[in-house]
Amino acid sequence: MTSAPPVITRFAPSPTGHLHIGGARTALFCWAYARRMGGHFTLRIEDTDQARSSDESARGIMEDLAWLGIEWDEGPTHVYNGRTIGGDPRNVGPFFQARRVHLYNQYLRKLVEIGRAYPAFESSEELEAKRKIAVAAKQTYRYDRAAYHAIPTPAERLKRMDSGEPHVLRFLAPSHELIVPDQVLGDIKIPAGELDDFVIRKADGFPTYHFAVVVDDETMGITHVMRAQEHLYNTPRHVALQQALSFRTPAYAHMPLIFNMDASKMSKRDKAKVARLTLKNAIQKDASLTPAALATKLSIEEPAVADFLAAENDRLDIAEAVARVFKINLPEIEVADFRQAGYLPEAITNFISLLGWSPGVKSADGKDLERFDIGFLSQNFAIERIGKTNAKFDRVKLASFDAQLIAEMSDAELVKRLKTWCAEFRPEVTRKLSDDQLTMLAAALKPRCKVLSDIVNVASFALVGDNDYTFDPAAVAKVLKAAPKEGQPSALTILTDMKSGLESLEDFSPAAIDALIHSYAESKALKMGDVAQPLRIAITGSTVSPPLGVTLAVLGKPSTLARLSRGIAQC
RNA sequence: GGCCCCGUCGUCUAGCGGCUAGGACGCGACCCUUUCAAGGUUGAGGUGCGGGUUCGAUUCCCGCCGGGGUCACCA
Repeated sequence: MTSAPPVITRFAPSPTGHLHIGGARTALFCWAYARRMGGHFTLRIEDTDQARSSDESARGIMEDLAWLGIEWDEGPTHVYNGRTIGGDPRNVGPFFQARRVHLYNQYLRKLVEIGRAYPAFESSEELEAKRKIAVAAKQTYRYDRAAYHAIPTPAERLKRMDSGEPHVLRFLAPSHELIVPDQVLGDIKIPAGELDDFVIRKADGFPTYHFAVVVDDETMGITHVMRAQEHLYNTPRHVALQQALSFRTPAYAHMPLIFNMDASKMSKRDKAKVARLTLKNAIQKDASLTPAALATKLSIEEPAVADFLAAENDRLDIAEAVARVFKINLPEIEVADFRQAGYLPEAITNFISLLGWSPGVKSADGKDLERFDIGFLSQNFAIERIGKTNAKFDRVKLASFDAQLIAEMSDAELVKRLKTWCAEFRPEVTRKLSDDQLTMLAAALKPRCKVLSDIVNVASFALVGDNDYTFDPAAVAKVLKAAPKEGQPSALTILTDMKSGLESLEDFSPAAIDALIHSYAESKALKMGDVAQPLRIAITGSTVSPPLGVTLAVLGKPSTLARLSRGIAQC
């Protein structure tokens, strides 16, 4: 019986920080392809860098994946919303590479035995010096294979390895041309001699990425490797290792890269750049902002602040402090950033699906389909439709996807999302606004919010005390204090009339309030704006707010009347 | 610099020898409107350049130009 072997894909992040948005796309495509083909999606944690890896990062990455809805069939277990994701149904774990070192060592030893790997004893400083000389001479540095020739036989190499002397293991690179079969780019030929004898086991005894990946992809039965194009040049190394170890070569698909709109790499350091620029602009405007003064303002040690300004460091905590103090938004780079900024996971997965991939089908209205959910992706994802050209990450378009999702959402669902988001990032909002208030706001919020965090702006009038909101002086001068038009009542009259009208209004609902304002405007032969704007400014201090009925109803009668008094005093 | 990859509106993209080169975001105009939004209608905007192949090139080939990736005891 010949059934096609099951497709097994994997996402293999290194746990050295949060999940990058580009990594999220890689994971999404690997997941979608496995789903589409009825296969397995594996999560493997590549923690062979002892110095930089952390369990906390691994947990964070799993949390971000789960939040996006990208669930792995096998891999480390993670509890999300009370459900456990992961496990080891095929018995191919463990999924942390640090726990697989014994396995790598078996294969490493085999490679030495067959003469394809050898110990090398140069220090990294020695090699670095040689590399510098080569670079200065505009030459490509390649390891000279000295250690290979120094110890001529496998038996002697094994003996030296076991002697306890510090060393690395290098792979004896093949001298023939290598072909990387890639399902996106086609066959890529690497000329003979391009590969040098790269390190496959570090002095600390851990395998390098190249070696661990090859062994794991083989032993975990990975059939399709999808990753970003930055890995393209790694692939010939992996193919060479597979050949030396008599392993299969899985199918490869290298995806185009994602950049910022200005074509720079999307990097965590972008946050520091933005913060630094903000700081510099502030200093230009206000000479009293010395590093010392800034240090106090930011609660950061002065030397670090000075270094930060001089681009000597890119400390994230400083960037975040700047964002807080100067009330700016840092660019979102990692999934956690987008989550904090109030994006919906559905908008993110939809948007990143379109970076380097497109479904290539029309929707019912005859237009190119581009709004779809993760379920659609899992039924339609095809490697053949992965593009070749790099993409720029347009946050404006992402925001529009998010806004549309919010607009289409039911009030109840929006309130639920809002509460979840606020609980995590703006707990004071849920403390100040009741469920009833939030529900009322939800409908008014929908066309006004691009992301959940916009609630803070749209609902800001309700988040301050009745005596704490400030009046926009321009609005007060233009509307409240202005002389009334010929034959029209003054703002003072309108507000006083409205106050008594609202005071006796039994049903303080948005509809009833709107009806009252309408009938008042009609009775005085005023345009709606003539009544609405004075009222809006009196109640919120600003010319901008949700529709008045909602605005007043959310505040409630007592607050509305109290605010009206404050407004009247401004006339 | 060596090796490798890529090149359709500002951006994401559709296109797989013949199309008025389509859609989305953004932008402009108009309509609607109690503010801000949202919504509706509508407009501008693209095949990097030069050679071939072909009756015919966005599409195939070559060169140029431009962009990117990679050259670690990081992944």
